[in-house]
Amino acid sequence: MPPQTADLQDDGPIIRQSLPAEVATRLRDLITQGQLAPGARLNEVALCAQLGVSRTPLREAVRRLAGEGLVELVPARGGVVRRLTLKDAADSLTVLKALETLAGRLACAAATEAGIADVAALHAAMLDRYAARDRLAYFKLNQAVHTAIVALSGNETLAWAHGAIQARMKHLRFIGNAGERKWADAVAEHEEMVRALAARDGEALAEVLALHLDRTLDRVAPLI
Amino acid sequence: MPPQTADLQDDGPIIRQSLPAEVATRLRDLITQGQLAPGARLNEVALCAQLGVSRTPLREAVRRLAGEGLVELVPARGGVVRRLTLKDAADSLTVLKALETLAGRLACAAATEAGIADVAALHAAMLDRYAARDRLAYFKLNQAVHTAIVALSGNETLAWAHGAIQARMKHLRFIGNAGERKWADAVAEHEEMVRALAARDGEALAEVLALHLDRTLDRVAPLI
DNA sequence: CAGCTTCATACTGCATACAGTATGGACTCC
DNA sequence: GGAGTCCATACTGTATGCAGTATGAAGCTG
Repeated sequence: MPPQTADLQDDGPIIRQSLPAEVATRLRDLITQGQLAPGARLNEVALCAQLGVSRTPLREAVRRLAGEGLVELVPARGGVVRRLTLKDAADSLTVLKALETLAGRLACAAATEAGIADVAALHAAMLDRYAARDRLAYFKLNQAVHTAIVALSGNETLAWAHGAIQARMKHLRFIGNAGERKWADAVAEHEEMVRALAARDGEALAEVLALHLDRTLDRVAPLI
Repeated sequence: MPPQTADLQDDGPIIRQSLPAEVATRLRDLITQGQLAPGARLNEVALCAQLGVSRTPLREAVRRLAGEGLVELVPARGGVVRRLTLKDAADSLTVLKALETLAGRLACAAATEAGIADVAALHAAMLDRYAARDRLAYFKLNQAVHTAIVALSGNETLAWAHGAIQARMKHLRFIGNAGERKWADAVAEHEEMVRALAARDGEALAEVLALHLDRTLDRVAPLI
């Protein structure tokens, strides 16, 4: 009989997080990986059958994505996967640049050594998956590095805004890993990022983050 | 979430926007104006009766506010109005500073003369309400000036992020207008902002915006 | 009297039925 | 033959019923 005070670790056994949140995560994955293409309508009953839930939690998940800007709600037509224009991508990357450079400066000042080590570990894992040309794993670790750096800033509002905008770009970045040369460039930029962070050189980190995001626009622009 | 422009005109012609959106707006007002105090639970049936809608659209509105960070969703307890800590306010203002300074620089470069004139008109109206010590109207026009400057940047993602974070601070700012001296300072800073914008001096605008937001933290900090 | 257990209540979360509306096709008229 | 109109269909938006759970009070025990 296990003691019923599971407060600390939450090894996530029995406690299921809210169903709509789970559905929203699965929908996000479907969008970033392209099973739900930009412009596609989200047919509620079809998705209900596919995901094995009822309409109410599914609708709530769709509204959540709408709040994040991933889907658009058309009256009497429901949700459609938002189609990013080139301007949308440029706008989002402009904002991401402002947010990440701020986060980089804050992180260099506020991060713990353990936190920096965690980022370095994520980066190392990413390099490993790059060497193996494991695109999906590389992609996820890449995103994780950016998210971790922002988290190190200790600013929750910053993390929130960054996460929401990053989610909008995920699909583009997911399909944008093609091109050996561009890929190598991106990896090199990440290398610089981690080095600057380890040295706690906020200005250098901000600079390379800005460069990285500017180049990201070049990398994804041909895809639109 | 569409950036909230429906404060001045928009007398709601024939086309009624979606019911949940309308309910969400009314809930936002209840929160910013304090009828729903921080920490208060959102009783669904009670609010349904008060607003004259059924549970489904009300629930959707509550989830929308949760997505914006105004309320927190506790499992099996529903929505509670989020209580801002001092750190939350400082974090949000830090991000707002990054966003608004960016917007200021972009606006000076991209705005049309008509757009700048619109901001000046809003500012003039605000001065008028300040002279009359009409706090509610002053407050709304103050927010409108900030929103309008951000809109002039032409960056929709920027406007989205700014609007969401600004909404979180609305209640604090609403109750934070007390103090004749602080109020006069804020008005003077706005004066500088509009002057810099009219001169299309992006650096000066960014600088005064940063100062304004730093001082906003000082102004609202005693309220937490 | 204090603390624990038990039970009634009320509220949230989910499922489903119903109504309103946009869409696509077929038929008719020019 | 082409265009306009009418209608059937399917899907969204809303309302409501039902089940699970947290909460608070009352009763019981040490």
